[in-house]
Amino acid sequence: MSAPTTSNPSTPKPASSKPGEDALPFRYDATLAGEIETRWQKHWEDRGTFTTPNPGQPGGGLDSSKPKFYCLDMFPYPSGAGLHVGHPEGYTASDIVSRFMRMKGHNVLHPMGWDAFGLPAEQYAIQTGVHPAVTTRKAIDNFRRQLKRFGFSYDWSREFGTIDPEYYKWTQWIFLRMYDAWFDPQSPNRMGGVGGKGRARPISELIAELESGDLRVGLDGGLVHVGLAAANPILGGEPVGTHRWHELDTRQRRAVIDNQRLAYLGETTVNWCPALGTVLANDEVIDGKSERGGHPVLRKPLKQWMFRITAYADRLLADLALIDWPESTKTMQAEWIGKSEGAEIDFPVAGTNSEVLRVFTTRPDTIFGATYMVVAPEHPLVKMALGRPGAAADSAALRAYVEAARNRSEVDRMADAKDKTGVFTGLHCTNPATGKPIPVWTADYVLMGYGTGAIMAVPAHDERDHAFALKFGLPIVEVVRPLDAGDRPARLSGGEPGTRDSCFSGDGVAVNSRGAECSIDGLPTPEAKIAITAWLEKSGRGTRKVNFKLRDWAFSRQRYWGEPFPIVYDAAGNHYPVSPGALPVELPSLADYSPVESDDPQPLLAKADEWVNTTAGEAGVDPQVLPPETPVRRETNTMPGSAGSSWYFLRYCDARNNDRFVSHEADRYWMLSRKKGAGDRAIKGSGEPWQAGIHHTGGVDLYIGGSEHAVGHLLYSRFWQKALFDLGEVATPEPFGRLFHQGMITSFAYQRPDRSLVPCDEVDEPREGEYIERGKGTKLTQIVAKMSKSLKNVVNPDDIIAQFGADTFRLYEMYMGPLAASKPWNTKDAVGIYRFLQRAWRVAVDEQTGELRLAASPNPEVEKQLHRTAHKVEHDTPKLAFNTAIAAMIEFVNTATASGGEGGLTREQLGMFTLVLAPYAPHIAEELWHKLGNPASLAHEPFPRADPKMLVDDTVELPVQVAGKVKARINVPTGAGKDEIERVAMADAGVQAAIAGKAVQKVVVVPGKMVSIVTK
RNA sequence: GGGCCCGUGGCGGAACGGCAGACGCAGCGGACUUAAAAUCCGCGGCCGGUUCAUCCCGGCGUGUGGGUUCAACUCCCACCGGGCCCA
Repeated sequence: MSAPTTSNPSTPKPASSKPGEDALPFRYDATLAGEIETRWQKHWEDRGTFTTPNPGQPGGGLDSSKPKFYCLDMFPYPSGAGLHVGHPEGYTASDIVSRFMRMKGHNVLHPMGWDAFGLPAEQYAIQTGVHPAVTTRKAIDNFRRQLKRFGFSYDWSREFGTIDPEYYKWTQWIFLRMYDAWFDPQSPNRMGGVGGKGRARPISELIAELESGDLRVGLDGGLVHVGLAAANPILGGEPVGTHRWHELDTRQRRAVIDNQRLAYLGETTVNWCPALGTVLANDEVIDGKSERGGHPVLRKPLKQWMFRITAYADRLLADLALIDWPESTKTMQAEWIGKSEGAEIDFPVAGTNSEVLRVFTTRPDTIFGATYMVVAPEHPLVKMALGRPGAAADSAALRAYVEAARNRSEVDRMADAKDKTGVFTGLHCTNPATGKPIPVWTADYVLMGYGTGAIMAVPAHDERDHAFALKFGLPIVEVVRPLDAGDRPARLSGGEPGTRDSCFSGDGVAVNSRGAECSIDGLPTPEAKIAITAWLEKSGRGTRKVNFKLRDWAFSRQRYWGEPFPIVYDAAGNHYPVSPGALPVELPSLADYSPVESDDPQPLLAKADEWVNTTAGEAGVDPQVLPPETPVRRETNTMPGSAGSSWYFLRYCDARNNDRFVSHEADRYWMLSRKKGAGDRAIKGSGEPWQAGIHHTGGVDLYIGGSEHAVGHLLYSRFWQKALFDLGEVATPEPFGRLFHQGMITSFAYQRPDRSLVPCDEVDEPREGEYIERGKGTKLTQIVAKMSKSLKNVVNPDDIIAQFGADTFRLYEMYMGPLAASKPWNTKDAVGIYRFLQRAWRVAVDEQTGELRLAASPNPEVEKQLHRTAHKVEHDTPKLAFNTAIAAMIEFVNTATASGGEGGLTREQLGMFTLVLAPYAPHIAEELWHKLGNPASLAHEPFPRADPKMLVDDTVELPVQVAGKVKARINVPTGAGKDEIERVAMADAGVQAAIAGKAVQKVVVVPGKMVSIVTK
């Protein structure tokens, strides 16, 4: 264990380590740090220091008297480029907390694995023919190697990747569970209170209810609850126009059931790029062309697997109140769910028997101002209009408009909202409130996917309707008057004299709202809404309706590198599940991965002919469901990346289980915890079921990851968790109890005066703080930007570790600032931490001999600060306030260094400090702990308790303010009362001088803080 | 356009009603050294006064302008600038 005399050329050394330093063979430099670190990493791995047993595991090992702590990092996608410095930020934070909680006596679950299906490996396969699994395994190996070099205390025995068949077997199993479930909006769930109604139930129970007659089938194929229909006075106690289950044939029954599944086959519109042979995401399409290559993109309808996440909209919204997440993220989810309350209203279509145009509006109170209707170009009414053009309609223009709108994405259509386009359909509706006919237009700013795909336009009180009415000369009628407007009618534009440019969309008082059947004139907006909705419901023209912006989750991808669906189709196109016992359905190999050019969307897997065309028996379909010899076609879509990442946190609890996706016992132990004050802290793997009020809603105790997953991953995981909870598969209704987003690690970049950016390696710094472009002499401004290849400001963690060691890296990244803040990486700042660790080492170890150097007796000043440091670190660590905890440790080492002599610390003091430092810089801490003569790792040593007596001084210095300015400082005994403090303050010479000649009006004494003297 | 978050030395940041700038980087001075590196000690918001220098004294300072308070970086209102999300 001596420093090499020549430096390894492949290992950059810090400027401090130059040849000739072998005079100090035990100096803490990058080489020694690296040696210590890799040695301890091997020690932990060999001894299984961080392998955490499960309750009831053969061989035991889990001390079930301890409370549990589940500390999770967001699932990384192992890219070929390896880690960048952003990854270890969150991982270091979670590692510090994990190590800390272990020392605080918890059983800690701290796992790591790989979100490994995805496009990059597939793209690489298309170019090179290398199987994506090969590329992905290589990337995983590299990621694992890099992560291990940081000394993170993961339980690697629980590692898995989403691409492992043993894992995706269960991803497919969960899909089947959802396929075999429906959402019963009437059934109470286990939450109680708000969101206490509605839950997933097995399809078998749906069939039972249909057979019993409790549920019937409505005209639209939906379910009608007999009990509820009876309560509806309009229907008069007998559900009208419904079918009983036994009246339906097999085909109809299948349609009813398939229409209720949580995982169902639905038709959605996709961006199909024929030239690339692939479906593109919305952000990959720019102006109707593919982002890559600029090929034309068509909007095509496609049958895809969908998840009925919308059924859970209310619960996903309500339960946000029960979890400890950043408010900003909760807000984003709430907005994404987008609950709005209003009414659905039927407008009779003129010239038809009973056709109605159904609209959703949040402002039913403005119905008297609805002067025209707008439907989405895809709306069925448009098709009808094209079938029988009215006198006023130009059907050629209508046809052209619909055709043009079809190939525009929703994003485009919403973005162009300012420049309104539209065409009159030739149809009219009757406004049910006024009884007057109003024209029906079509415009692409109305989306088929939202509400009913149709709106009643109220141009006086909606900005977009107003703009549309102005452009096309449609009438504008004021029906809501602002409260401060008095009796004056608003001056409205659209042909009226006294044009004004804006409309009023706020709450006010209803005006001009008097009809034959109903009048709401004079009612304030909230009451007007209630009154008009009551009238609509009573007259059968509409219903109160809650609408959500949230869409069902499209789950099919036309790619190769994803989980295959456990689904086959018969010749008639009916779908059947592969039986759970036949899972996993493994991905077949392809001869080549290049997509087929085609005008019709065609998943890549369709190329695997032999795999696709098989028999029910071969595919593993239950013979009771389909005879084994039946020819079937496998589903050729694959699951999206979000499939594997929506439940991985459950698998970690029991990663090697071959019988279940997670055992009930392991799930209950790691995911279920009692609230404070609800009895026993420890859950001993008992059969205790989750109960609102007693248990925490969420399972993972601390989840750290970036805010970019605020809606996607975090919402999908919550949905799966809730569905599995309803079905009795998991113990908790929420997956993540406490969530924390680390900030982004940015980097400095350099900008020309015209704001264009210059790569970092083309910048010179002739003087401190002055930057010029090399060769050109252009003056540059230093800015902070995301790390990116093009700016050449990417920092590779491997390089930093080679230069300083992993402990320095960990500490520096935590010391940069608050974990939640984004902050710029600055390698030259890292030497501060490097020097701190060197001082800490030097205060304890003789750099010449490697022996401990210890003080014989404690220095009182050092002893006091040691306890204060332990106290500070103990309190800052759970708050993730690592930067201040580290600052306290630096201060302590500085004090110990300054106390000088032969070793600044006694054996006991060094032991205590070593344990305080351990969660942050575990390698150097283990080495010191070992040198102190401890045979075992410190990973499970108790975290030091600060002596409370050491945290208070005998006397405190208090500032004394006169007229708001500090004029003196006084020393008083720590426990001194207000009177005593005031006496001492007033007796102080400096205070007397400051108040001389002034009248003292008031003296404010805050014991322990300060004294404030108010003068006149 | 709406919502949320953030503006503190040359830089990263600390304090979050109670002595603004902890700690670190960069900088300056000193010790050690033939010298340098490393290390150790000290200085360190800005302006001014005083002094060989230290000490000391005065004024101004947390994006801008108001307000609440004995006391505001911290709480409230408006504005300016930056970021994120939704339109």
